[in-house]
Amino acid sequence: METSPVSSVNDVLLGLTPVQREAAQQEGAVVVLAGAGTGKTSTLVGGVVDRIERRGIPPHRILAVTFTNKAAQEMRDRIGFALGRERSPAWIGTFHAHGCRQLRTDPEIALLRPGFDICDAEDSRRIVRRLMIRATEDGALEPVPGEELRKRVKSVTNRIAMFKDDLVLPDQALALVDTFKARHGTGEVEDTMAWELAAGLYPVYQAILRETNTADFGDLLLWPTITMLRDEKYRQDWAGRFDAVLADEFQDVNRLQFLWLKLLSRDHQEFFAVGDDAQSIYGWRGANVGFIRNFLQEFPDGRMIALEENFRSTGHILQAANTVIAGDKNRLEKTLFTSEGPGEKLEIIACSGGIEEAQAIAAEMGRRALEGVRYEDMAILYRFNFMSRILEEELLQAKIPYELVNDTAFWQRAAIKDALAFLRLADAPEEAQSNEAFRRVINTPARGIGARSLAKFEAFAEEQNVSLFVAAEQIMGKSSSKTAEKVRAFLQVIREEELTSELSLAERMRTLLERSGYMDMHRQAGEDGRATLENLDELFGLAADFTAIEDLFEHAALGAAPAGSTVLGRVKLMTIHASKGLEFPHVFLLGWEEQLFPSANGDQDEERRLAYVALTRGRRRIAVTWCAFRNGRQSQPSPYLMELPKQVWTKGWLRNAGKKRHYSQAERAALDAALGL
DNA sequence: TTGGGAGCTATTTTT
DNA sequence: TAGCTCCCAA
Repeated sequence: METSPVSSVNDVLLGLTPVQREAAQQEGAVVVLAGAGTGKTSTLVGGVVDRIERRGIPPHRILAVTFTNKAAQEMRDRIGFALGRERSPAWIGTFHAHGCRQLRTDPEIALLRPGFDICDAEDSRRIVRRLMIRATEDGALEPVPGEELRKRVKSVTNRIAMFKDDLVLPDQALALVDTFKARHGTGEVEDTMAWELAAGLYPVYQAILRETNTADFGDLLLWPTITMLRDEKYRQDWAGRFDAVLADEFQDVNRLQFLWLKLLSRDHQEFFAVGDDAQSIYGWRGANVGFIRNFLQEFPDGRMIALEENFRSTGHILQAANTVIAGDKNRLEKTLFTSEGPGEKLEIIACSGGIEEAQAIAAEMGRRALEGVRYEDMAILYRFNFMSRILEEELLQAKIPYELVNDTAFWQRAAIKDALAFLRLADAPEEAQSNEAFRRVINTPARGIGARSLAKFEAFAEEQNVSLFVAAEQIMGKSSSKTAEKVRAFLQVIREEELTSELSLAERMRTLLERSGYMDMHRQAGEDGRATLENLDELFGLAADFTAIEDLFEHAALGAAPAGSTVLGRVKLMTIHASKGLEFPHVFLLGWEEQLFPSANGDQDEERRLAYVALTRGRRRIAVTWCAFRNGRQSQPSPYLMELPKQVWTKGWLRNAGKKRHYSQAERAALDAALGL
């Protein structure tokens, strides 16, 4: 969308319904409770446009915050379309991007130096993992088998992130363990131990980040917020830059994000938030739906405006969604309605087993395609990622083109992180900042360095206070073994590359990967390797946009995946979580069974909201399937299905299901009863 | 001490 | 499918 005619503020605001417009023009603190499909983004964009055009706030004095890059980009595009690029706010971005900007301005508030790196969740886990292994070797922790260790690492890393999201500093965590146990804990022994372990490791973890000049995701907002709380001059410096603050997906903010927003809008109280508490599905990641629900307590002079007119779905779909969400007793009252007709009824299909379920869906998709429905207008949503596997098999079999949405994000792919690690290492081999990169690539491709050799490097590095790279040079320089020879060649490549740093970042990476044998490793790896090489080419292309290495790394940690993968002509497969914010004319929901959905482990209100999100993705037709048997065990339909009013659903298509399997008599009987639902 | 092959098991994941 | 761990040969 280059230079389309710029519309006037009136066009934008007149495109809104009266309620949406009222919300957009509301002054002071306001939260817009925007139900699914009620025009949330239009209202938010309207709010920005109104502030700039009608109220005369300069665009650069508006702060707009989202959770995802995608949402930020959409907002930027739509405001740009309405007002023209040059009159669009400069400060549109994710929480993390804004926090990062603040931290880059004053890195010392987090005890960091300029040019710090940002580590993602995986990097954080690697650090915690190392700490826990070291603690085990020191006898401070009892040894556990690998699988168990993996779980514990994950749980400790999550808990450290939860401390940060609650403004708990490293030296305060131990004293607050009991509070956290009471608030978030399950009461189980393992859980209690995990809190204590996390509180104990948090300061050590943070020390490593500081030593390696690295910030994790939590740090990006923690230190700016803490500093704003402690230092009024600092707060005013930042808050004084904005006359209005706007936040998207407000139901998903955690305490840290909320406080950050509040501190920035304290002076003028011009705070505009949109969100839907009924779509809060990230509680397990620290999101606190309480901030939207108790908005008026936090902003006593504020206003809450509900958008309830849905422009997406048919009447039957909305009725089903309204019924399910009514079971969440804590929600803010709100009922979606539409001026459209009731449309088709939901189809509920009982299947005998998981394979039959996938076959039935694939067959139905094929049938609809023959009726003229485009593949890209159909989507299958499931509760857990592993449920996609069986679907893929059957879709392949039925020759239905499909696309897995959100299968590992681009910047998280191993090869991409490897390539960046080579660059990080070559850029600063003598700095501790490159240690994590060294660990990552020293033995990729395999050159005979295992845990034992690495431990030697680590010990030497610590003793001599040098980087791992320098330690390796020292130790391997003396040996004449075959391994040492290989390693020396590798170290040589890194050093040589350093001398040619006038090359572009992309060329440096390409050279490093080529000379270190990394490219050849993938060239010899067949089909998978080919895909990896394509990814790397894409990376080289993307890197061309950057000249400063830290800008590239920042983009890799915080940036959006390269777009363009949205292929038309394919049905979409994704988790319900990944589907939030999207819509499809034809939606297939599978696995609606007790234990599976709602998940036995999840928060029951949150599972219910997840069901609400799933149902409100559908525009015209929704089919829900469940299995009488899954993995050889008998199962019952999800309670959500049992709650649906009779008039909104019908027993749907069930052809070619179960034809190839044999059942015992007991199974047969259970199945017959189930299929009668 | 490593590397490769076999075998196992899966929450959801905006940054 | 993938991302581990475990185990044994070199």
